[in-house]
Amino acid sequence: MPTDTPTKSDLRGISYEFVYRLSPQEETKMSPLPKRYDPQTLEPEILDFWKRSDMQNRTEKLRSSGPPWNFLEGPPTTNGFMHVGHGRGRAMKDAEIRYMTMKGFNVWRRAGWDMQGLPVELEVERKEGIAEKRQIETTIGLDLFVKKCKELVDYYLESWVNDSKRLGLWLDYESAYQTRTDDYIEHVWHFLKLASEKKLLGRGYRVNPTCPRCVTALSGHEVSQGYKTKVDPSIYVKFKLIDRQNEYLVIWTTTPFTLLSNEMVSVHPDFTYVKVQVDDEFWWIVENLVETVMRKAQKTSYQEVESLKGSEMHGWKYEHPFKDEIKWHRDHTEKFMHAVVTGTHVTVEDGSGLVHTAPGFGPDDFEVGRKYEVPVFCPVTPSGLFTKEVPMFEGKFVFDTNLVVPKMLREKGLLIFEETIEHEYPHCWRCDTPLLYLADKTQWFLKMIGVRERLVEENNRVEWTPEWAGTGRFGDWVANADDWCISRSRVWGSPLPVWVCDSCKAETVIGSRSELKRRAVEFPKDFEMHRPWVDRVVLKCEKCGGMMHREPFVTDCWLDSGMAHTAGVGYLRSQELFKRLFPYDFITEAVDQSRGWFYSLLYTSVVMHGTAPFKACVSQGHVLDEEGGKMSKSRGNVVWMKDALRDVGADLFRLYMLSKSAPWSATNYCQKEMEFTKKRLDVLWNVFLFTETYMELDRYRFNRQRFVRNVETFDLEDRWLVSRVQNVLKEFHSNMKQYLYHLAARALLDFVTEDLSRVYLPLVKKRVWLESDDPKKVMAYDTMFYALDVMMRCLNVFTPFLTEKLHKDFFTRFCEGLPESVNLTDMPEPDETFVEPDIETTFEVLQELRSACSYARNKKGVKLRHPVSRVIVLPTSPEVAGRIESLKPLLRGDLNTRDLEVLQSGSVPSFTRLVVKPNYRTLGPKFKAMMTGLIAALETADLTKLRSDLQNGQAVVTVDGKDLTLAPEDLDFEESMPDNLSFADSKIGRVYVDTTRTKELEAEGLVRDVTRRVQVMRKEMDLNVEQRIRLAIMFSDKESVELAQMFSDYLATETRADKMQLVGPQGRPAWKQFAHVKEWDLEDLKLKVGMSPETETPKAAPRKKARPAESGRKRRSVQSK
RNA sequence: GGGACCGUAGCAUAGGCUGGUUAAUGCGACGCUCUGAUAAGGCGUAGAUCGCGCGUUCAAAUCGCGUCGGUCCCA
Repeated sequence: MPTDTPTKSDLRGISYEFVYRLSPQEETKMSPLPKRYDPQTLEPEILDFWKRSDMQNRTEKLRSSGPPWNFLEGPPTTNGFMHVGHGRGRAMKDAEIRYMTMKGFNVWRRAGWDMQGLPVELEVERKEGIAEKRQIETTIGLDLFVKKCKELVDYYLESWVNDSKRLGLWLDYESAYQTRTDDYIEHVWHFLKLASEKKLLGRGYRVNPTCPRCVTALSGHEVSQGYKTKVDPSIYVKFKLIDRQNEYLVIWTTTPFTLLSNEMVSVHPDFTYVKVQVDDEFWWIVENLVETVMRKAQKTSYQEVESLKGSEMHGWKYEHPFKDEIKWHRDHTEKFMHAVVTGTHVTVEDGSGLVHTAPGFGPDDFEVGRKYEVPVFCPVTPSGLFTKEVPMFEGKFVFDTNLVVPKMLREKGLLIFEETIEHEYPHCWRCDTPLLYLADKTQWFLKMIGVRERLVEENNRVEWTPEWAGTGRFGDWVANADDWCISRSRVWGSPLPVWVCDSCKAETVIGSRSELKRRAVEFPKDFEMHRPWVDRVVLKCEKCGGMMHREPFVTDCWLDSGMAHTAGVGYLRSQELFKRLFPYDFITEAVDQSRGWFYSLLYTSVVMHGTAPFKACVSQGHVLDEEGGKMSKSRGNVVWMKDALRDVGADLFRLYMLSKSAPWSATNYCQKEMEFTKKRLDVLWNVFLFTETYMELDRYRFNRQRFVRNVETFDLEDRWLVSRVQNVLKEFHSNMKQYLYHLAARALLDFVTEDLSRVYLPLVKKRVWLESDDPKKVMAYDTMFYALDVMMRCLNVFTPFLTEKLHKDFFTRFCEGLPESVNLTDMPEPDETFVEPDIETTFEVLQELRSACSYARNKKGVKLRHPVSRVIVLPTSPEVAGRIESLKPLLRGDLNTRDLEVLQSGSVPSFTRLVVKPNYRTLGPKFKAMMTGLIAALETADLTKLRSDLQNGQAVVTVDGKDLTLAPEDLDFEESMPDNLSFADSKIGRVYVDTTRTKELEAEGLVRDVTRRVQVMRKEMDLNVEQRIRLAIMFSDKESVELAQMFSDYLATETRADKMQLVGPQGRPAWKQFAHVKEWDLEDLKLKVGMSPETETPKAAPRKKARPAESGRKRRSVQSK
């Protein structure tokens, strides 16, 4: 009798001891793991455990002597709450940190908070009912305003820390750096003084969108909120060319007042411009727009007389239309002043293809002016009033002159055409006033000149993920970046440390508090490094002895966060920490930080320390809403982290976010999809419940040495699983190393749900059901424990709550000497000695065979529960054949077949019959009269040989002594087989299932059907796995009773029935005496089943004593008969 | 206006760098089935003109150009 159960002596004397350690009280406590995976009760429990056991500190302490790995936290702005986009990034940070910690690194993980800036001020203004900035001082005053700002960021800070902790992000919150502290700001000052000494800090022009009513410059974000339709004049104007007879440039504008500071006309270098004769004048217009302009000018007869590329017009000089009225335009003689210049920003969408350019009134224009070194002329106050530089309009509001200017041009004979248009124009989001773009020369800049090359070089040394984020996107931008305007006319920020002398205008940059104190005429007692206190400090001018006052700016808050590499570790107090950490190993933030934090870090660090401050950077994609739309407060589609944590918990959120897509991909947030992630974790949980049930029953203990020593003697499926573990580990580590969290997570989940739950567990079920202390069972437990332990340590980077719970309530129960937390364990590394590629290949064959067999059964409607007499495999190769042979013991049970035949690969099974179908259409013309003989010959021919000959090109058939040559298209072959066979094709070959029914097969099938029903009833009664029962079964026909009797042992064993009564339709069991009675329909058979638990069986008796040691084997013999 | 990335069954993702039978996987739907861990699992069926257009090529989801849509950055 074949058996796959070796005796103990097969195991070379290895002894497997069960360890009895539980007290009688503990024995009754069966399953400490809840029946369902419920993150919402599990996670608070673990949070509490971490807190009580001071676990984060203990993990840090454990690794304190490990090699350093330093993470630099990009400080979130403590303004507003954490949303799921932040949550995704923070989940990545924690995954990385946990991973490196468990790898043994001493991880630097200080938290940080960005606490200053415009958004904070705007929210305080809104809350305090302050309509615009100038009112701050007249209403609550700067002191109180700043106090309110502090209160607001403190409020948000608390929620950020809470949400971060709830998410499981283990940063060092106690020592977090805050950009609003004096210590931090002092680093910003230190840097600015250094930059000033390197000639990188200086004043410059900037064209700001300005609200003339609020008298304030607006940020780009504010501008984009306020686009509205506006009606404006649209005028076409002639500029007379110098040195050309009667030739004019035709330009177009919708803001006539800007003509007063026109300096240049831009043309596109590649466009074609034509000279058009109109009456006795010649007008230059871009080729494509000639017709449009002429139609508007109502010129019907005109002629194109010359054409050339825009680049050829470069340098042509023209006469400014208001030269006589405005002195400025007469005084300057720069090369490109009042000249044609080329620029690629020119379009032919509207206008004339020649663009009026006024550097004082537009960002594009400003750039052009800078490029051609034409000075900025901006004769307008921040309130939008002309200055005395334009005498005729002095004191007039610019928009009011929009109608006057065309009139003057008409008088000069320079106006071609005038109309009005509606277009989108930016307005102040607060007061709806149309904005002005105004050049402002009081701003402060950090310059690119002299550092640009170093920035590019240093950026190239950073390991970017994905690569294009650093090279294409960020690299290109750095290479072309403009000077960085760092001054802001605001209140709540780091004060710009520049003092200017009232009398001699000398400027000085202060680098520290002590320097300030030293030079102060008077230093206030309640000093802090914020406005308004810092504004009150007056210095004495070293040049002339005059009084110096501070420039009233604060700095761009990107400068604050950009200094985190230095200010975040208290560099000025002591450089020791800095030297240990810098440059940092890793940063990660969302992609919008390219121009923000990534840049400000790089710039400040390169200037101050000469190198990039981070070695690796992962640029994250954004989180979008369900439809892929941007999340924004105005749309109301923002998902707040607090809500997500409440609804799904931290683990699901983390795992979903990190496994769904690559870190750099934009990701749609869809709560419904998280149910699928939940399902996978449910499977994982169930694997633990299964394992726990039997390990507990057997009082199993894992022993690592025993496992390692003996694993090579384990069953095929055990060694397969252990081998798979190694490969999954390799995949996991390789992906983590490349920051491919999504692939790392999927590898783990796939292993658990596919390899473990779907393949391995069904294979070992029979073994764990054995009621003896069979070594086979311990092998299975060892294998499961090992695989789960390894996988859960890896999974800890994604779902730290779940894995901690399992560690606490599963692993430590079944293994002595484990540390208290999974976070105190080491990240497992693959062990090559456990890898068995051969077994893995064999298991792929197993999978294929299973699928094919299921399909073949399915086609004939034969349930897997019903045994079949034989399965026959025609393998594709001898190698596959060998593998199937090695699987035979496993497969007979798995496929539920009495016999498994493996045919020789390439052979034609004896039961299949090859049928030949002659193709008369091709054969007829060839052989004509020979046809009858040929057909007869084919009937007796060796069809197998014939077919293989034809596959090789041609075949010969002898008819009446003549050799006839046949071509492949002459014959078709079909295979036929007996009705009792069903087949399916697969990669490993063809699989036949013999569905012939015999009485014995019927009997076994019937008993298994009955068993199944009884098991359902046991479950309905919620009986313990071990519980013995009393059973009565009535069949609706006599034959079924007889059949069932054939396998009554099996039925009794499987259902744990001590007393069993099988009766026919005439039987009258005492149904009332059974606790649970139920009738069943089995196709054409009816069943009535009654059962009761056996009360007298001692409940907690050791399992192996309660049952004869042979019972398990007995059942197995049923299957292999 | 400029630049970067993305667009593949109802949904979510692979594949794309390096062009090559029938475009893969999971979820969902449907039919059958298994189960004393299972709100799980197995087998099968249906479901995709790979956003659209043009080009290169014997051959395009893949390469190029254009276009539409989404997202981000810059202006």
